Amino acid sequence: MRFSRMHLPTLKEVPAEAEVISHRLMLRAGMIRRLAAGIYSYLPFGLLALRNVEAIVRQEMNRAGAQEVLLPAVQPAELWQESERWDFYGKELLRFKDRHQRDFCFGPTHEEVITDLIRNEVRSYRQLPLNLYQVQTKFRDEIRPRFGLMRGREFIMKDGYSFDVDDAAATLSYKSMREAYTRIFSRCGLNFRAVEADSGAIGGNFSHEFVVLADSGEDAIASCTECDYAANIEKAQSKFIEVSVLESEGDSEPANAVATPDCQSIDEVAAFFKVSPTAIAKSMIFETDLGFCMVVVPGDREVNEFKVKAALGANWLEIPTPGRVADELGLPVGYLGPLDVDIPVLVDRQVPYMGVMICGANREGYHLQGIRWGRDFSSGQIADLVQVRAGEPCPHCGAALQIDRGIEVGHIFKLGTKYSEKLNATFLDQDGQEKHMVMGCYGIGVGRTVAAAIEQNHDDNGICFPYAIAPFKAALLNLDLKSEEVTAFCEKLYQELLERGITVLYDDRNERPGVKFKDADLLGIPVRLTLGRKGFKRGIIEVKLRNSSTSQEFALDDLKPLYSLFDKLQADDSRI
RNA sequence: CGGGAUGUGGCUCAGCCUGGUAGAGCACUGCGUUCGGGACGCAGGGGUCGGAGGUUCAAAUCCUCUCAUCCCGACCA
Repeated sequence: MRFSRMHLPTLKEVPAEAEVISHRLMLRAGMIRRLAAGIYSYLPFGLLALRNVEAIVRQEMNRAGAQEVLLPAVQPAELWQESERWDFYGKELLRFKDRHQRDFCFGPTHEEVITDLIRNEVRSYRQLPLNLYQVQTKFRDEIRPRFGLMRGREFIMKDGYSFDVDDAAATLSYKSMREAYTRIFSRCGLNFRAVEADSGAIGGNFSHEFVVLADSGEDAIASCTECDYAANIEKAQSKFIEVSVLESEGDSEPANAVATPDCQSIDEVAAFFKVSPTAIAKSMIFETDLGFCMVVVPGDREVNEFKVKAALGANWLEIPTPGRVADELGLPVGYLGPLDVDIPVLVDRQVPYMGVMICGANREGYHLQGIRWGRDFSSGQIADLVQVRAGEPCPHCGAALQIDRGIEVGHIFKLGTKYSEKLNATFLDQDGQEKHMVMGCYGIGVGRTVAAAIEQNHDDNGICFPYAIAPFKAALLNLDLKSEEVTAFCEKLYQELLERGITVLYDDRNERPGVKFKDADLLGIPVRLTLGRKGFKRGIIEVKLRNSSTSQEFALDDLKPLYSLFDKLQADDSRI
């Protein structure tokens, strides 16, 4: 492509709307433009990167035996009502009516549609397994879209669905997708982790997220520094180490209420009693579909709401406002404690080992001192309810856990029979028995993968595209357009590179050299070829890799070494 | 939905407090010079100051409402 003819509007200044690096660079590099909050157009340069990721995704999905389909983006409400997600999915589902006042939605995901398709086609175990995928535009009406392509409302997703005869077979499908995803993200040049994750609204019973490590990521993951354990912070556990409790301490002192005016937070209470937060039992009220409950954890720990939800078996969970807690339960937030409450109490597994502790008195302005587990309170379910911290022991091997931030680019789920039961997708097995298909679903945020790649591969001057997804593999900078011999050579080289299948952005613009260098860096094209009058006279062309600080010179009369450089880059890239 | 902020040529912003002829830089058009890290000179074109209403002799500026966007939180493949 000739730069002079390409619609590639690079920006010197960062548009005010962009905060995170990938968003800024994608705007500056002329890859995307915003239409509305969370809704973006892809410009030619951005689309080339997107297509490159898609190509890798297709290759690896096909290699894993999946077949591409294209399902409708607009879906009838009936299907969603049948799966009972029409109500459950909430406001994120973009709903609308057609001219006949029939309800439709713009698909945020396609479990319903694919299951409907398959239940009408597949009757026999002989037709299974099946794995179908598509690359398509999704719409989720996110509460807060942000960070450009990172969390858009309209976005391009690869979603795939597998159908198997039983759980063992479904596990094989899942494993094969896990391998395919590992290959995909490796080929995209990303530093990522596959981590255990919560299944969320999709449902099902087992899932892994593929998280690209980046400080700007919205997700936190815990991973072991020794073994291969890694989990989303929502799901992450640590090995529990029992500590001995000093039995004598505090036994003689019965619990007593102390006036603690204006001490509502753990820090304030700790300061008041001149103790560590670890000596305070932190009590919080949660409201779920099963009713209210109280959760008690050590004062220095954060409650992990996903663990609370799992421990209760609840579908949803939220923290009620202090006003609501007062109205419904008559309890004063800030002075809560587990003694004498008439709602279920969940106790973190560490609480019984806290020894003598302080907790709220359930009375405005008072805390209780000298509280002991087993003596003053003991009711309640005991579970692991807190968020893991860096340095805690790995649940598998006991080595230290580390916490990293990252961007979720892919998520795979074992769905089991959740959707096949709801939508009655069955087949006859070998014995003539009717059975529900066992499903899995597998998503990749394609645009988000591009953004994550930029987030992970950039410097002060701009993007440093991994070779595999670079919109152009080479940038050819003609610094002396007016020199006929330089231009003639550039034209020849440009054509030769194209003939060799190397995509080139030929900068033939009537611009000063500085502009061309700046743009080449900003655009992050892996190989930069620079030819000017001086170099031409010396018979050399300058070759610089975007991710290297040094350049090398190649003889103009023998370009074989240059072509082998591209061969090598290409080979490294497809080595996975 | 709660909290914070911002809307002024294509982009980045000043002007607003203290009402009185809409500005700068970049970008764009033409001419000339320049030409290996975002050049310079001269001459140009381009703005319902997000929208509506109000106050006023007079509103980008003050008031009310509204829309949009961004950030934090809650939420979420």
